Amino acid sequence: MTSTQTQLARFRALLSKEGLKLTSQRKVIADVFFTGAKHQSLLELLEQAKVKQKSIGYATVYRTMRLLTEGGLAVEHKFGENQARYEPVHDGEHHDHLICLDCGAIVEFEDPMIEQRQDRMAADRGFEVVSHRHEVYVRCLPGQCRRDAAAS
Amino acid sequence: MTSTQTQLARFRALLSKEGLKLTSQRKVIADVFFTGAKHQSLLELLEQAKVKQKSIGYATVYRTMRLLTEGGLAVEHKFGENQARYEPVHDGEHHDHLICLDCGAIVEFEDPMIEQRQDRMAADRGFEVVSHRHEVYVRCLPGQCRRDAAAS
DNA sequence: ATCTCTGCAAACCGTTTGCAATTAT
DNA sequence: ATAATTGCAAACGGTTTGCAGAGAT
Repeated sequence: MTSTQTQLARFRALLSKEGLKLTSQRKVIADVFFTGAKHQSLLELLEQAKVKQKSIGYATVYRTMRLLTEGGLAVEHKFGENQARYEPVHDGEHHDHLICLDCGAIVEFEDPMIEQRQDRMAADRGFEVVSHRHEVYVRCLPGQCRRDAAAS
Repeated sequence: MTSTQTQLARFRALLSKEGLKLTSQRKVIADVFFTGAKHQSLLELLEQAKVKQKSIGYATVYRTMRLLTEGGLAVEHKFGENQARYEPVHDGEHHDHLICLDCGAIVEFEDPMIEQRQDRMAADRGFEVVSHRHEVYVRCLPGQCRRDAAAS
């Protein structure tokens, strides 16, 4: 909750810095986004937003998520689908994902060693890293399925 | 050329195994795909195929690339675009990519250490790795741009 | 002869945008 | 008051498919 309040405050700051307005729709969408499940699609976010304010339209969710993404409060993923999913960002924090093809679980991971080797790889070839995308598609090991635990 | 002939032969085998036919269009498309630049889009492949046989349609390229992909002779990538790009596969060989945001170069890399850490990461969490996607977006270091070297 | 393949044009699906009415500042 | 915002519906862009005629075996 506290973290969510911080995110809300950041959104507010972002908006006023750009001369934009904090509408009831944006409040609802941000709330749904920051307090709800991670990695939701626009349609899922819309559905939940509509529970709180049923007049909200898809385009508003779309535009609000774009604001959040451009403002660095959300990241957009496309996990092998043709559909975007959004995840709250805390600081400049970055992590990658294991995506289970059996149960749909999405588990975060971070490995400094991997990032370090990436940097080296790039430098050796005359590049510097701007960003990366690392998705590992997995299957549950026998007897270890965490079905229904799609939370990160 | 030799490698290309091998690929052609594999395609042939793939087709006859499924009771499918080797048409002139499929021959042209496979040729363009295996001998041309890597990481081409359907439109680019179509354009080149049309040079050799101008009646070829987009849908045929699309369907042929699907055959090749499903048969394991091609892999499909989406490097941050909304458009698929295709790359010839040699054996079960796998590699990942550095994509330059400045000059468009796509450079392959492979790092057993990274793969190993991925496997460990997954195993520790009760999963086994099925596949992965690792794309590193980079920028040319000052004075080291290989513009026009988008190969490989 | 039979069953696959092709090219066209239309359907699809998620995303993106133009616009007239509405709302926050 | 004024400029931003909303919801709708239509446009987009790449992908996917139905179908009648052409082609490979």
